[in-house]
Amino acid sequence: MENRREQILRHAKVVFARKGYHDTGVDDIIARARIARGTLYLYFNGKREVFGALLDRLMHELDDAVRAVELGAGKPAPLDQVRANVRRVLELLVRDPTNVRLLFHQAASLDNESREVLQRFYDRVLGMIEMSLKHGVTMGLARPCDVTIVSSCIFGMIREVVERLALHDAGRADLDAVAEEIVRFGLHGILRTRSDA
Amino acid sequence: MENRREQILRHAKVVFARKGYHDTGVDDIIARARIARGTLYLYFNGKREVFGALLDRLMHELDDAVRAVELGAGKPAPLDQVRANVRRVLELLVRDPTNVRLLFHQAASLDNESREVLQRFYDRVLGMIEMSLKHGVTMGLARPCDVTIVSSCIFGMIREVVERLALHDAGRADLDAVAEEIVRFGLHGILRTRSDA
Amino acid sequence: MENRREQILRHAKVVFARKGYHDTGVDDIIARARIARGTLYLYFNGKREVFGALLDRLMHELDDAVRAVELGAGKPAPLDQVRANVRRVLELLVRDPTNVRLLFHQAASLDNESREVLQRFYDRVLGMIEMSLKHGVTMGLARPCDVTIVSSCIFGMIREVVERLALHDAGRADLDAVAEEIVRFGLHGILRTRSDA
Amino acid sequence: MENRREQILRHAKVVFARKGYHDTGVDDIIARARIARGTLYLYFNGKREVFGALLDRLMHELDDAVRAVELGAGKPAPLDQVRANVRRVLELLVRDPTNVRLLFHQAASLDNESREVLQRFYDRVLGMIEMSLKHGVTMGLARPCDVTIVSSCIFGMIREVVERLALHDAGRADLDAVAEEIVRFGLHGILRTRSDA
DNA sequence: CATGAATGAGCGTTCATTCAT
DNA sequence: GATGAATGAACGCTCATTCAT
Repeated sequence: MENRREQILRHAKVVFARKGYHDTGVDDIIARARIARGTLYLYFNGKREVFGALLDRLMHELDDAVRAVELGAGKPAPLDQVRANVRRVLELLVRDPTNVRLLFHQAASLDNESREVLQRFYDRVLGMIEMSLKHGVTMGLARPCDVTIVSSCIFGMIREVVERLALHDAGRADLDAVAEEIVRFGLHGILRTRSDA
Repeated sequence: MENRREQILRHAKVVFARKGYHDTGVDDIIARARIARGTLYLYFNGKREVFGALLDRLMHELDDAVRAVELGAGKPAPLDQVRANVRRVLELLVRDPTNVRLLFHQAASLDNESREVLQRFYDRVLGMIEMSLKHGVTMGLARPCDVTIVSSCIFGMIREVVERLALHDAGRADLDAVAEEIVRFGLHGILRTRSDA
Repeated sequence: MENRREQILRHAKVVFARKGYHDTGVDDIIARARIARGTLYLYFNGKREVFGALLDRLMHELDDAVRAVELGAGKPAPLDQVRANVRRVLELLVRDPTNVRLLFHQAASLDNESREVLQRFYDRVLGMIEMSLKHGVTMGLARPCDVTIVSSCIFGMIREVVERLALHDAGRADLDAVAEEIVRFGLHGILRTRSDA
Repeated sequence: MENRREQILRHAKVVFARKGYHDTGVDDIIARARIARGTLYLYFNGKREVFGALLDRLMHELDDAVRAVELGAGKPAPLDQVRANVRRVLELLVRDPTNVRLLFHQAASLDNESREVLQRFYDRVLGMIEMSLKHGVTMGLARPCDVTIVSSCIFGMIREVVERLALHDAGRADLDAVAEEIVRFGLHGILRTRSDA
């Protein structure tokens, strides 16, 4: 038999993604999970905690997917590391669009405290991007720029692609190609250069 | 005396931005607008419609700010038109962070139907970007690429910068510099080229 | 039209007295008062506050009924003042047995904070009895005794008579005679003396 | 090993006395008794029955403590019997204030049916007092009076003293002195007589 | 137009009790 | 006997909406 807590989370994720945090009643969760009202409260302190647990799990999975770019002799080329990061994030989020719904759409409904947890997570990811970018500039690979703004750009462009893919092409897109396209845009922008000729 | 409807919207915007859609009660709105409970329902069908009207207004303002890039003899250079677009969006959103809160944070709390309205708006903006991009490619200004994905990238990077600026540097940033940085990233990416040297 | 708040209190008093604090649901109160669920919360912060208001009112009525015995030229004889006090308390409580139910039976169900309010009230009444008794001893009217214990005795004997009358002879007893009997017992006890012969 | 049923009762008594009937959960009882949830239901039909059993036991103990005054050649003086009765009741209740809490405070929280059991017990005690008093009057020891009312007075004064002692002087008072004071008040009241001089 | 007292469907949560192991 | 995970009826309370004045 499956772990009860996991069972609840699995079903709750679906209804939260479908109806949103506020429009999802405890009723919806327990009906889908086929458990009694009180059972939910054996494993969670309430509806909010169920949602929080889902978000927590997702943030940990993202944590595993995003890895700081490491420079060094035995390491893969930085660009490949970047592409792999993007690829893993796409995989995690686009392959399961409920993740996107939780992360980008429903999470806004949380109380301030929970929102801060999510904010700190975003900040950490941004921090990683910013650091990598700084390294790139220092090493002469990247052009000098306002790293804060450009980091936001990078974060935002991935986020947006993930969001749209998840909602429109769920599971059908060629993620390698998408990752490549994203990375290329991040590296070269849209301007035609001599090398495109 | 000011239009009643406008008065309500003005106050509602503040409380919605401050407390979020769900945590804002009709109480909060009428208390701030100093009107009676029932009065609100003379001008709106309910709380949701008040929020919807705010979002509507904001979308119209964004519509005015974003203009399709026009190519032609008497027109400004395409790049300048792009920069001006970015500049106007930044102006509208970053100068009044409540707009950002409504658009990006609270809007997520809406029911599915209302969210679709917003989604359609985003789609239209994306469509404009996509069209401009296609033109650019056709004209040989932009490199060939998956315009759908790259449009998302462009949209997302602007969106993210707006969001972070609004929440962190509200009103203090040099918007011209920011717009320039965004456009440069969108055009050239981060990679160092011969021209940066 | 009657004051809404009073209407609620009037009906709530009946159901609280009949079913007790815990066995009375908000349902019972609003059904009897023929008001909507939410209406109750317009006038009270909740079920407990309704009960608290009832108890408060009752304590004020008792406050008015119990008056410190005053000694002095123009005053009635102390004994008559005592008898009048007993008489007024009997009147208030025995004539409306719901008062007794609230005060002696249901009040025990309250949370600690509310119970303390009631306790302080009892303490104050006891204090008045004790003070009067001390005066009596000082003046040579009453015999020397442990005033704390004897005050408790006096308080308890009145309380018990009230309780039993209210529950068994509600409204039918001759309160003057009862008051007289109580006072006589308090003054002389049960022992036969020469004067009884 | 101790009888399971007794073990449960022993622990339940403590928590009932401490937190009151309604604020005590089955959780509190089983946690303190270190038994499983279901075990409690092997020995009792439910929470109420646990409380009922405690009250039952206490009533039996009080039954043993209160003995009808017997008149006759070989018997102790009636007054000594009375004093002994009071003394035993004080001993039982004041020495273990949890008893007082159960009997006078938490018992009020019971549903009407359970309360009647307690009421019948009080009625029986009152009946014993009333009978003794009647004898006393018949024999010319006690003055003629309304025996019903005076019995209530006697019962009430003992009850009140017990209650206050239990809550304020738990275990510290000189019970012989207290019993003596109560009896003296019951016999002579508070009025100064020639014999006090 | 404006009011605000009244409404009641709906919510999240609790906890005494049950029963398969 | 003993366990404790599971149950679900029942609770107090909220708040967007209505309507008589």
